[in-house]
Amino acid sequence: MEKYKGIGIKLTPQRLGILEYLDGNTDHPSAEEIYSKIKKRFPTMSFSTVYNTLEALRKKGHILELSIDPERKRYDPGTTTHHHFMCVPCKKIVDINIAYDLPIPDEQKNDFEVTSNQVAFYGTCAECKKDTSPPIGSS
Amino acid sequence: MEKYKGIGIKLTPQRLGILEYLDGNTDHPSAEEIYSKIKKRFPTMSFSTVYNTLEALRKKGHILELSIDPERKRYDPGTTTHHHFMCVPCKKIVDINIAYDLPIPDEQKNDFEVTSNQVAFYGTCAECKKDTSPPIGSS
DNA sequence: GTACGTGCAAAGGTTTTGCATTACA
DNA sequence: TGTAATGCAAAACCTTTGCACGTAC
Repeated sequence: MEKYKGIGIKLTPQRLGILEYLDGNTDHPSAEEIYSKIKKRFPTMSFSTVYNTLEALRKKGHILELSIDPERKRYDPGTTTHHHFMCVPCKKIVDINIAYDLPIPDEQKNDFEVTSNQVAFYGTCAECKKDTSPPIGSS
Repeated sequence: MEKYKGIGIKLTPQRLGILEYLDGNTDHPSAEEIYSKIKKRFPTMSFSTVYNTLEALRKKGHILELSIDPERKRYDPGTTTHHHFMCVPCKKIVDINIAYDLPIPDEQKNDFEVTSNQVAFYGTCAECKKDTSPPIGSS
């Protein structure tokens, strides 16, 4: 794939695998999920390569490291402004494509230089609502 | 302290220590920071007690578990609606006290039941801006 | 008195690191 | 060819868990 030539990192087969997997991916995978997936094509690949590549891509601004899931970091190839909803029971994260106006009142700004923002919505998705068992002891 | 009587958890000296430490605290401490602080008054106290207590308080809705710092969970005794700014270099988190209107467009709602949201701003605080060294190799 | 919290140690899961080898540019 | 990435293992780090003992209610 020549399409990744200009992204500013040294390209290896493993990195191409990761890039192709992430390209257009809206699953917000964890490092473990990326590793498992790519390992099928590169059985000798190690975790260090995954983290190394993700860190390189993050530094170049090609992917976002999400702090939405309290359990682990999740990665997002999305480049345009968007936000996220996370289903707490199944940990699925989906994009919310809307640009919010989020002004910080001057008196609270304290000379902070704000470079980015992320809105995280938490709740329950449609499938998990269906699956919900009645509370234990509700008889 | 009798003021914590009605919060719905069994009160022990260690828990009172944690409650008093968190009460009014705007530092958004990590479990480790809470542990270190309280350990000075209760030298035998263990991490399990800290996590146990934090989890009990979270379940009762008395504290928030923040997913803003990618490195570790941070805890917030704040009860009213507010958001956060995190300084990436020094990892300080400060409250942003404003209520944003964050509607999710119907066509993106997919029957999700949203129960909460958190806005995280990232950037650099005034002190860290001062401390910034010129980029390496800029000579 | 009893259910629940405590403290200790050990385990679990995620992420990072050191280093010899390999490969991109 | 030189710099940087890979792979492996081990370590570091944060968080959770099991269990015997102790304590709030």
